[in-house]
Amino acid sequence: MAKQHELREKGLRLTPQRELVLQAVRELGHATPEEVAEKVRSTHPGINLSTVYRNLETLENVGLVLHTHLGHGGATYHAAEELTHLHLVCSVCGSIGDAPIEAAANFVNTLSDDYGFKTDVTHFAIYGTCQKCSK
Amino acid sequence: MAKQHELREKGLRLTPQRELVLQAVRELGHATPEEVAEKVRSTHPGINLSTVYRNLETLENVGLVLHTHLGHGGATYHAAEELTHLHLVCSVCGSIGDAPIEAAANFVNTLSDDYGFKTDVTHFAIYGTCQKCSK
DNA sequence: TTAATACCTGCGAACAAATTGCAGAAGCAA
DNA sequence: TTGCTTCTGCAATTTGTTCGCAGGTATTAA
Repeated sequence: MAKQHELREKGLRLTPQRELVLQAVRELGHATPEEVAEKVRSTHPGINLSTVYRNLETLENVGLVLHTHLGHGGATYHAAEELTHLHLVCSVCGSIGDAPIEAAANFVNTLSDDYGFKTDVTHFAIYGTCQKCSK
Repeated sequence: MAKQHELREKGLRLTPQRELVLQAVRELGHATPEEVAEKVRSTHPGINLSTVYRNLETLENVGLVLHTHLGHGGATYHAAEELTHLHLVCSVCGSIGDAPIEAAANFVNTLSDDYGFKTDVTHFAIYGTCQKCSK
């Protein structure tokens, strides 16, 4: 068979809710469970918040999405294939900016060489003040 | 007068609870509100959790303590004068290691020069795998 | 196509963490 | 000491997340 659905390939059932959650995460870039639910509801009003939480967890288990901690307590979910940037969280306006992973390459190497610490670059948020707010 | 209490200098009232919370944060190095409460209760059983939260907030407002996000949802508080290191949070064992701020100097400069982002080095946790766990 | 069987979903309850309102207690200036 | 204001303790509330269960549905094999 030429095209197995990516969810089926992971041994998951192909439910509308699950597809919608995955699609929402991909479209939103980064989003809290709440935001994902809201997005999904814009086309499928009936979906339950528990279902969103359970699917995010399930999708994370099979590696299709990941979560990071951007502060404020809640986890933020990302599509796995899109985690190619750092998150620059502005402490003033709360905006989330991006920077390529390469910007941290030196830093990661330093930590590895000097402290034996293997940084997971995809799982960390950087706090500070964005360009706009530092004026 | 030679010695104004540091809390009074900030315009705060000098209550036993407030002093205990500040002292606990200093002794613990980094601690969640829950841990601070527990520490304070070891000598002052009656103290209320709300009081701990409110005092942490108050102390943060006047700059005596700071909080960082080390993941897991909860904030972690530090005495302001001790924030001279980065936090290396191990995703395997959960341990919190230290590294001097200088290790990030290049990284911070890169973000500032290339993206106009002023990183608050004291407010960010770095995820990865510590030396012990990466063996 | 149908039937069997996991797996999923929706719902409500349960839970934990953090916050708030209020009344009384305590710190502080005069 | 008096009086004002802030702080504390308590209880209730809010918010974010998880869980149990009963019914529904995707999937496989007949």
